[in-house]
Amino acid sequence: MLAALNIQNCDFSREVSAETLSRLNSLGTIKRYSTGENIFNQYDDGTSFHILLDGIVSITALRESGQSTIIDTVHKGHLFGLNSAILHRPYLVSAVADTDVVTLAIPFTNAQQMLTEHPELSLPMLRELATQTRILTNQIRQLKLQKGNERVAHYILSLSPSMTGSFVCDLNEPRRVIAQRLGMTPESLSRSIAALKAKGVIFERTSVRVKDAALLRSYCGLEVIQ
Amino acid sequence: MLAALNIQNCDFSREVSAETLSRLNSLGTIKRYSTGENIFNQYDDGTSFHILLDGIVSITALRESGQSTIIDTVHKGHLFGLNSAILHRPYLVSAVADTDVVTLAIPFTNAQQMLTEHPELSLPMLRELATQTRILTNQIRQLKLQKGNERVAHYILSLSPSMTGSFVCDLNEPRRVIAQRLGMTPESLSRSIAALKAKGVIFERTSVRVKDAALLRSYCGLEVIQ
DNA sequence: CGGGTCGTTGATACGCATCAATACATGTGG
DNA sequence: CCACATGTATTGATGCGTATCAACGACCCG
Repeated sequence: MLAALNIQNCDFSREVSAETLSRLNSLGTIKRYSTGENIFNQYDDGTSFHILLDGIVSITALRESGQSTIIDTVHKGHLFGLNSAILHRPYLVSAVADTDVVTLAIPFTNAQQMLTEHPELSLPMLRELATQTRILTNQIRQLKLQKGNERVAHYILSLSPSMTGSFVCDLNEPRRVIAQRLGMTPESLSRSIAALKAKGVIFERTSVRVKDAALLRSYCGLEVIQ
Repeated sequence: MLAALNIQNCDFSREVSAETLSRLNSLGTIKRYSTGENIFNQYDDGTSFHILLDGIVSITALRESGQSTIIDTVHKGHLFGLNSAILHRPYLVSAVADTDVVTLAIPFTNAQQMLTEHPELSLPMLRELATQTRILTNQIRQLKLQKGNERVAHYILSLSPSMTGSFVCDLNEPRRVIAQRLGMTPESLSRSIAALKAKGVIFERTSVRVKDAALLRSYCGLEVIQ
């Protein structure tokens, strides 16, 4: 039980010394959320960021009409809510617990003074933000330069370990979630799936089978980069 | 002339000591580009980031077919290419000089050792990245949750100093550029402009006149936040 | 003044959302 | 274990939103 709460289990903190970690731990508060619960809401004042100790969190944006979209999914060991906390601005997005979740919530004012005391902390934080920036940039590229079918192809390729030949990989998210991530309706995703059969992409219940990754890469019109 | 090259003119470095600044200066190289020139290209290896000392830079993404889109515009005093440099990954985007441009290009490996020597530097860098993250997140929200007309309305509101009543503000970018930023064609932008007349938005040559900002805010369906 | 770019407007076609109906899977209680 | 209810994925019919192609007007610059 305590093991789950130990922030040394995190990607983020792997490069940080044990001493700094325990200090960081003392600056924050352990929080628990159950599936479906909101961790913070769009437009709330952003004072704290979170280190995700356990579970999965969806970062979503909502329209006033109620329509929602998934911006990102955060996995164990990563940070979220960081940009708002650093700039002391309202959150642009909501964070929702996809599973039961444990986080360490740290007010950025506390972390700030730590940065001068423990400079080793700054690099991991920069890396986290840099990674987020890349994920978001990639998504904008896709939304602006690709059609729905191409985004689906791109998404499948991004799941694949290899970039050539054939491969099979698991779809760990339900179709509804994939559609929201890709900025389309579930119905459109279904049709894209049907259309991609012609390109040698076979969807099964919880996995995809791709005959020729190179063919798919050339189809989707945009390099697949991490 | 030398004044233009002095990085103390930068937003970024306003909060950094003179000593650190000159050190930073010595770690990098002053580079000059003329209008239209590429500063770096999508998929190039990202080793350096740039501090923009003078001019304006467009961050763009290209499809293999040649179609391009504008992801962001960088102004004097801000950083770009940071995420790739931090992670030693290929650039996801191209940087193009919109005007004649002067930058200080700094290999991140150099900056990295500086971060431990001069911890005061980490906070401004985190702020830069946090700001970028917000800009990108905002853009994704808009692309996924708003129609073209609404994005145009949102864009105009983001230019305005006040959030209520009427206002006039300058359009410093040509329409073609605005369209690319908003993820639409110039033709569609034209039609949106025409449609927004009904909402009390009057476009002139290089400015917009809005009768009722509150009305426009409720129209665009998404809060306008920095 | 004439050639070029830029912005607008119109006609058309395509992509995608929407609404509706059906099939399928999962889970629940009789 | 089956019957039924619930949620999830597919398929079809239709309409809206936006790209595309083409023509035209307005401005800028040589």
